[in-house]
Amino acid sequence: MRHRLKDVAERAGVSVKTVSNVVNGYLHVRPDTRARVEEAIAELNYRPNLSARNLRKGRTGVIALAVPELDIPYFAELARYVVTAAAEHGWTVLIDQTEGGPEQERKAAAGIGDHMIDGLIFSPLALTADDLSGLDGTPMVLLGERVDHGPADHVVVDNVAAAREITAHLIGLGRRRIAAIGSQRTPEGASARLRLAGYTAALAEAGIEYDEALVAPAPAWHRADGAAAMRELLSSGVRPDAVFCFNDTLALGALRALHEAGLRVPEDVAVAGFDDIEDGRFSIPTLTTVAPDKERIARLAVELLAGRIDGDREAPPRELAAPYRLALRESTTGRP
Amino acid sequence: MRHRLKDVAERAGVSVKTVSNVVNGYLHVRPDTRARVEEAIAELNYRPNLSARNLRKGRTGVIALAVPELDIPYFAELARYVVTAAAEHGWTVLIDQTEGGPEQERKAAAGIGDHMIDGLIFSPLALTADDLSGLDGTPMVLLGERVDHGPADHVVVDNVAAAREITAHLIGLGRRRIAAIGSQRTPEGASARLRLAGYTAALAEAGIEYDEALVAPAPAWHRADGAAAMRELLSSGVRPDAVFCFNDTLALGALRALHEAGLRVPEDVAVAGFDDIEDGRFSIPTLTTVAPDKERIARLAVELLAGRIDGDREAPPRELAAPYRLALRESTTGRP
DNA sequence: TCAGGTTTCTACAACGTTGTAAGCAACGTT
DNA sequence: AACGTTGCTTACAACGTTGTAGAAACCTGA
Repeated sequence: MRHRLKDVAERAGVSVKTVSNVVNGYLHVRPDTRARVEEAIAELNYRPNLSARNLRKGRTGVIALAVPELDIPYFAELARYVVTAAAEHGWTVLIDQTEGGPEQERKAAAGIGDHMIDGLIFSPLALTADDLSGLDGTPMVLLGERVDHGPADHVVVDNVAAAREITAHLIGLGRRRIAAIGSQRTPEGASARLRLAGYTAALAEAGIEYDEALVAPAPAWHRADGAAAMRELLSSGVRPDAVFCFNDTLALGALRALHEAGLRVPEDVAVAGFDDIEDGRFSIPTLTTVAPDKERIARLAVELLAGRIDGDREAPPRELAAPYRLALRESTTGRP
Repeated sequence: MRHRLKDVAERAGVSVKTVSNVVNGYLHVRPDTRARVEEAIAELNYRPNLSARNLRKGRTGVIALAVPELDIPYFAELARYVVTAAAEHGWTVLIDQTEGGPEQERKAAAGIGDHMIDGLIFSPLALTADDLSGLDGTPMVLLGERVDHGPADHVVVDNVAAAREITAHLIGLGRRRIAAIGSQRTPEGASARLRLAGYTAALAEAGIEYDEALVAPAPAWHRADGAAAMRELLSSGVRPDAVFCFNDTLALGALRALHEAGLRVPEDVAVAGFDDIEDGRFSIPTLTTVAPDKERIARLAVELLAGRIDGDREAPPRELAAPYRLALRESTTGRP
């Protein structure tokens, strides 16, 4: 019960192409012909076959967004903004979960179903520049960390500066034994490295000695990892008076562990995160964090991609920076 | 720089169809021919054009998942399970945000890009059975609420029974002034109606009189709405000793409002939610909730859809129930 | 040796759409 | 009356793939 242009054409007594013209809003169609065609379309409940249209046009109207995990609130929030921004360009977004694994990411970068998408917005964890070269095909925009000298467009947030600022905020509160949670030595840990660099820079500026015992690794950046790392820190006896967690879910886990240990936040230990996810605005206490402008990130990414898709594919890669700000809340200031 | 079967065929000195046969793993290809073709494929970095394949086969290998909002953790977690289950069937999942609006939902139900997807898993808020009739095209599976006598397959969770059980749990703790947060009068409020029905049923069973002043509406089911509703309840002077929130984000908002009001959970007010999102396992206090088996829901939905796509499209609609359990945590029991 | 199969490969025709080029009116201009 | 212009419509040929049908080569066993 699926109809084609041909069926509509026969019913309306015109050529297939005329129906196509009506469907595509072509100007020079006589009003009465148009009416007849539209009637036939309605009667048959005709809808164009997108596969055929795509084949003919070489465009699918679909872009992909590849993120490590959808149930990490940061990526879910980002996804929402990307969907909105893409809709304004008439694109549908195919969301792809890479699970952060190098193999999965490579597959995503290679193009999902390849000809299935017009472009790709990609938030990589494990990939390096090498993995990305040799992708002749689909236009791509990278989010987040800079893959050095990568061949693709980028939307970056200055992780080092942001981490430095929020650490400086903790120092400004008079804290001196500031722990960090979330360090990673794996190649996936690009964000971790940058945020750690910001943290150490802030310490150095304030003349506070870097103490490795205060830096806790976290294999992933989930709540459970944050809680575990915090418990580890507490039981190791290093007695921090503040913690900078490399993302908000880690921080929420840390809050939980501190609560269980009977410590007060921020009186005993101040806690800061990174990402500004919605949970942090309602947690107890509310969470001080770095708030990257997610909407801006999404919008810039979509625009860069649009530029590639419609424009010059050989132009040198562009890099746009998205702003961030500090959101100071109860977990450091004690005030909402 | 994009190659077609024809290019590979020329390079390997065989026909186009032979290359196609190699690509599709057709059996009867001589090993040396196969090798030659594979070499050519590798040299040219050939990848099939999916639009063309889809056109020819009438299948796209893509199913859509339409949910109200991706940044509601419940849906994000569900999406993840759906993606996993679909991958086992070789499908890619296109995630569509309907924003819960009737118009958007109708559009989603009508099929995203129509021929673009083989099937649709749909978690409707606003749609009724009427909106769904007249969809001859794409196979569809509905999640959650029963759209009465709807024409499509369903995966349901017994909302009434679950709500009754968790309310009974609160009653079992000795609470008598049990508030409910999340009621809705709009047509979108199907879940709300069912959960409210479970709540009142439990009260009736225990011989507790239903008090309308204890039932707080919530326009949406976000944290902010839960917090607002809780503040409203507290300031209205009804003095509840327990609250059943119709989902977890509402409950997290309520926890926040109770905290701000200086009330202890669960000593002064016990709090229960619905959905078992990850946040609730780390919140302070951790959240008692109804835990629907999301993985099961996703798996059943994908299987129902597979049945429609590969099998009999005219078979009568099926309805499968997914189990749930109560997750009792600090917010009612005081113990983790 | 040959009939009858099996294996291996190919030509052709779709799938449903749109760009191109061209045809045919009807019109205004010279 | 001849001409170009404009508006409307159409036939045809792609887009890149795969199913069908069949040809050619190769086996097998009598």
